[in-house]
Amino acid sequence: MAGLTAPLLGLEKKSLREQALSALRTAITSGELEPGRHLVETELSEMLQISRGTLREALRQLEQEGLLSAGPRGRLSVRHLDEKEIRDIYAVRAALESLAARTLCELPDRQHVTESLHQAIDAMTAATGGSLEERIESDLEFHRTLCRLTGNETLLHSWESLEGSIRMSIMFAGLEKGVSNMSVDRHKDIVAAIDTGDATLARKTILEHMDTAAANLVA
Amino acid sequence: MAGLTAPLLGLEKKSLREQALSALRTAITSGELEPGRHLVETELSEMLQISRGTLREALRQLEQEGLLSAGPRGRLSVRHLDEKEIRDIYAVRAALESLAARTLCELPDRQHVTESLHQAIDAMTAATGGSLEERIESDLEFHRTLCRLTGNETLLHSWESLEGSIRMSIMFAGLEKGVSNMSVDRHKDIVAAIDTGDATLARKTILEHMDTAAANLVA
DNA sequence: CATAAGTCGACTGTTTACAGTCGGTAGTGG
DNA sequence: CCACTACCGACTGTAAACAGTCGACTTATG
Repeated sequence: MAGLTAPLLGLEKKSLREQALSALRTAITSGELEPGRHLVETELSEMLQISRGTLREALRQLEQEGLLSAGPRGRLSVRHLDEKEIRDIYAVRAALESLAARTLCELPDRQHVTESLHQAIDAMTAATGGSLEERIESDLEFHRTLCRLTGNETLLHSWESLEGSIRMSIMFAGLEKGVSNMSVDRHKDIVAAIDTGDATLARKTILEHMDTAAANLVA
Repeated sequence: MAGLTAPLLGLEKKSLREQALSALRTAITSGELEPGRHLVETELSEMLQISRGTLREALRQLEQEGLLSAGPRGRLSVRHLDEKEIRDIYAVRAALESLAARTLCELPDRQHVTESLHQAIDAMTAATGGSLEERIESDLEFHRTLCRLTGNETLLHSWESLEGSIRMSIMFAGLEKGVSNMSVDRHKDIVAAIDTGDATLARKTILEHMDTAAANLVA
């Protein structure tokens, strides 16, 4: 019965749990599941066509990612962000990405780094004319790449754990405000700063970027 | 009638999942479950006297905390840390805690901060003569307090997500090396730096602390 | 009419049972 | 002695059922 939900794609290696995870993440960060909404396990499991056990594993992960908050009696609801929390999230994000920028400057092989980042910039440029979602996606991909290129798995993992909260922040503030942070030129500045190899400059550039980004969101 | 079975102190009644989580965390960070060890669900569920479903929820969380690594076919094993990973973990930790230090300096009510930190210092001092585990515990509690006092829930959450990896790093390097980082004086320096309100100084002090800590671990 | 006790319903926490898949191993043939 | 095949066992992924608890609603009672 559940075999016909989404099978005919050549790559069916994702577990149902991961599928549910993606589906829920999308539903939450797109606003389909509005903030504050109480989640009922039986309801969701039926909606997603998976068992409660499998669903609960996904919910634990979302809870830890900060997309869900637990109320009394273990009841989960979609997390609600206020302006302070958005600032807090961006403060942590800034700390992580400034570490990334510094690390990249001290890397021996900066050639590959530069190439990958320019590639990410190109993707952002290509998405300029696209939908808001596409632009957000390419922006996040740029910053994720920033963390990935450091080769610090822990850093990447921490950033990805924060990614859901970042998406919620953008969604919460309104996508229009969100995309205002996604100027391609701004990101070129970041790459340029890293290219110089000046860790202090790179860190400063990232921090300013994050600062204005957060300011735009809560404005 | 059954409502008054466990009216203990502030201790909330913990779900089986949380109990299992604590038990597994302890088992891993204590080395009882040696790194690289394959975890068998049926084995663990019987050992912990809980069902596999409940166990799996706990395992997902531990996986996301970085204590477990997933192999092919979803097989979990206790994560193995090499020196680079320890350095990486401490780099992220340093980024988070330096943010904490800076934030604390900019806080309006630093009176309460100072009191709480001195209290944590006292706890460390009291633990000086205790076991290695106790000293590690009080050290981590100090740093956790550092993050908690910022009022930035996201920062605290990120730090706590890293805590398991930190514990593994210490365990991995050997507890003796680990406790060498736990000089009470060093921590007093941190508090003193925060007391001055000089964000730059506080950040610098923390970064140095983390730097030497990481260096000691991989030495 | 207001309040307190009792009942109903819904939800989560937990357990048990089933299906699919992969790796290893024994057994057979060259 | 080696290779190949077919079976066996272990483990994960998944589903369905059971139990306990809390809140809301109803009813009885002063």
